[in-house]
Amino acid sequence: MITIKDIAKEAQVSEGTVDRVLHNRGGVSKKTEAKIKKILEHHNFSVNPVASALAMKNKYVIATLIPEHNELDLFWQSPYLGILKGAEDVKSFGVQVTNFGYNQYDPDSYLNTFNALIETKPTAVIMVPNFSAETKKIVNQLEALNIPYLFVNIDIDGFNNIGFVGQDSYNAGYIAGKLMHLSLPKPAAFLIIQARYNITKNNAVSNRIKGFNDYFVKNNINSTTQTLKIENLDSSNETKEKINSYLEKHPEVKGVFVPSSRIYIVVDCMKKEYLSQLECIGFDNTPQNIACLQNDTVSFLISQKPFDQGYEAIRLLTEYLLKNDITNPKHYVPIDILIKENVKYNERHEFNIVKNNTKH
Amino acid sequence: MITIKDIAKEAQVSEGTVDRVLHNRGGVSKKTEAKIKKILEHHNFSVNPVASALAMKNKYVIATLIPEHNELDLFWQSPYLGILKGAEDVKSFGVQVTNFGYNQYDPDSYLNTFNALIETKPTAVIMVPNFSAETKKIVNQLEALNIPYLFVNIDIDGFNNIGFVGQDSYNAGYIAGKLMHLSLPKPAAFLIIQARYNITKNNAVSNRIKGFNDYFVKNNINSTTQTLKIENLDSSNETKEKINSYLEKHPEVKGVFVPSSRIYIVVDCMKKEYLSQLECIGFDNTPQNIACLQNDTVSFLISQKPFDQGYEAIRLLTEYLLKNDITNPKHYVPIDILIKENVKYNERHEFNIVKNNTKH
DNA sequence: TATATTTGTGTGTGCGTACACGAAAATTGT
DNA sequence: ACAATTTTCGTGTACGCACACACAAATATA
Repeated sequence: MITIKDIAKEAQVSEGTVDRVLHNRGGVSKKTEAKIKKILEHHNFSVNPVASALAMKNKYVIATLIPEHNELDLFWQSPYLGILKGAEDVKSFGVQVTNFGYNQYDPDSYLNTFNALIETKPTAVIMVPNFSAETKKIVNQLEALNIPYLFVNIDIDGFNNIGFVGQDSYNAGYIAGKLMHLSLPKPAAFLIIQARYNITKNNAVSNRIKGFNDYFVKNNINSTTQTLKIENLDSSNETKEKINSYLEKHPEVKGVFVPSSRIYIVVDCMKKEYLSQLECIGFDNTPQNIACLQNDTVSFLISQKPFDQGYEAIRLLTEYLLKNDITNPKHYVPIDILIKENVKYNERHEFNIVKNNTKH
Repeated sequence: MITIKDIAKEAQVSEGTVDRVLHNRGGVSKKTEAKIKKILEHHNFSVNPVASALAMKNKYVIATLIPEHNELDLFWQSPYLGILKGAEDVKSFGVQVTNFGYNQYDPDSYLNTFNALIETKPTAVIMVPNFSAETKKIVNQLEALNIPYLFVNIDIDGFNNIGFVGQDSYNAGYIAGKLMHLSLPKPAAFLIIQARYNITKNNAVSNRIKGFNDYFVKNNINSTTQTLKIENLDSSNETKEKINSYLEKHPEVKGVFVPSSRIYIVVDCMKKEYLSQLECIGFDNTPQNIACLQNDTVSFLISQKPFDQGYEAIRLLTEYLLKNDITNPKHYVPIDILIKENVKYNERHEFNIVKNNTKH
């Protein structure tokens, strides 16, 4: 492996001078710069990232701003774990990660948490831009401070974010439509059950719904979709009542699509008699949802690889910090189709981290 | 971040002594060893892999022994690219990778290539164990030389391999059966078209077939499967004749399952009239197969994530070399269900590497 | 000639590794 | 019992490679 020392020798300059050229730090005459660059090119030189990382020790701090998770909403645990794993991996490259969690239903929490975050003066930020107005405020501050930021999970336009890591929600919904049709080829009505009303305009949930509907429209399929909006999608009697009475009134409904990670709640609310007759499709590989796959109450889950989203966000941003350049700013995670039989092979990483953390 | 120096100071010994304890290099009294270990434990210390790699510089050589790829058999290109990408990633950790390709249909080529490989005195070997008898010979040599080896893609028992990276073929076949049944719920006959006769007993292909058949048996489904074996599964007139005449004789066949990456050839061989009426399911996301998904001649592909297999093999073996320990010896890759709509989000990594390689 | 500017050099630092060597303890011989 | 020798145990330090700062030399400007 060729080193800076080699290059310096060949160019008959000192190592320091080569380093200056490599990092455009100035103070080098055009002539020597050209000479050195030519030699670098010729040897196809690239710095040894390991030595580089060692020398730069502890230069960067990435702060993350993502929704917090709890027992009811386990989804956000996965990105968090992915972030932890990523943090572990980049730690020795001089990148530190600190995490800030906000209440995903509360814009104030979002802003307040950000204020705490910005106090710590991070080098870069990874965030889930949940509310557009507040996001605008946040982004303004970041840009004033010249702090690069990366969006995760929710893709909204009109910002100068470094990149995006997440799923193409529209296509994911489209695929859900296809799977629904595949399971129920005969004309039928499908019910979309939607939790809380959209918070961001360009929300993942609404894009999934659009994709789902579009599948039937674009393929001229004689099935229809209807939507049921429920304010608090929990296992309360109120929700049960709403869902079951709706199903009773609409016997034409043969399939249920829940464009969020809450399908397990819907399934839990439905009366047995409906459950056994309906095809259910939902999103996200949370433990509760996986249990529904296992006991055959849900036929398909679409995974948006939440763990990978967290992990890749760290990886991508670290790449940006180290190389000052990003190869592929939009990182779309795969749209995984999960069924009972393949779910156990999916995202195994999640389980390793726990072990690694407690281990010496 | 806590360093060896810190530990040494706390234990009132020198750094060298701590290092000896860390690597069990002996020459340390039980008492001091215990003291140091306790402190290590207490601080949850782990060596900085970056500094470690820098200090060890160029200690390891991984040799890979995998089937070579060509235009007709593009499948093996992906693991190869995954290996290249992995090699790039671990290069700066002092791990070098050299690749050896053999003709997957020729046991002699397998052995001869191995002989060339072993001449280079590698530290460890990644191999695709294609022929059992020859594999036994190879493994004997490796074990005599105390060279650790990792199996990729084909999992055979009875060897002391460090681990395995690949897919659970049986379950993948089982899932293929489920998808077939989902597409054609009514009782029907399904044709399995098999290329060259099994080379290894515990072949991936035969496990997939077993899984496919078992799906129908275990779920008491009134469909049947039949098998057509073709010696050379290429686009020759001979193959076309065989396939089409078989389909003519067996109009009850409604679906075709090809448990290898050659479904595109089968599709190419079939007459239009059959093609439009048949449900086709195959394996592997090769460019040709993906084209078949796109033009709707194939409804499902199951990907065994070949790129990831190569990449993970390098990662896993590097972990073993650096830590002398492996967290999870059996690394099963996900069983990805590919359809027209989600194929483009799958395994994007493959495209990046090309750019990275030519880049300075 | 004095002063500012450009261009280049030398070196300590980050952290772990492993070797050469020194000190202390244990064993042997007489 | 005491010196001589071996064994055990531990220290000190020169690498590996890139980075960046303090400083020096060379050149340009006043």
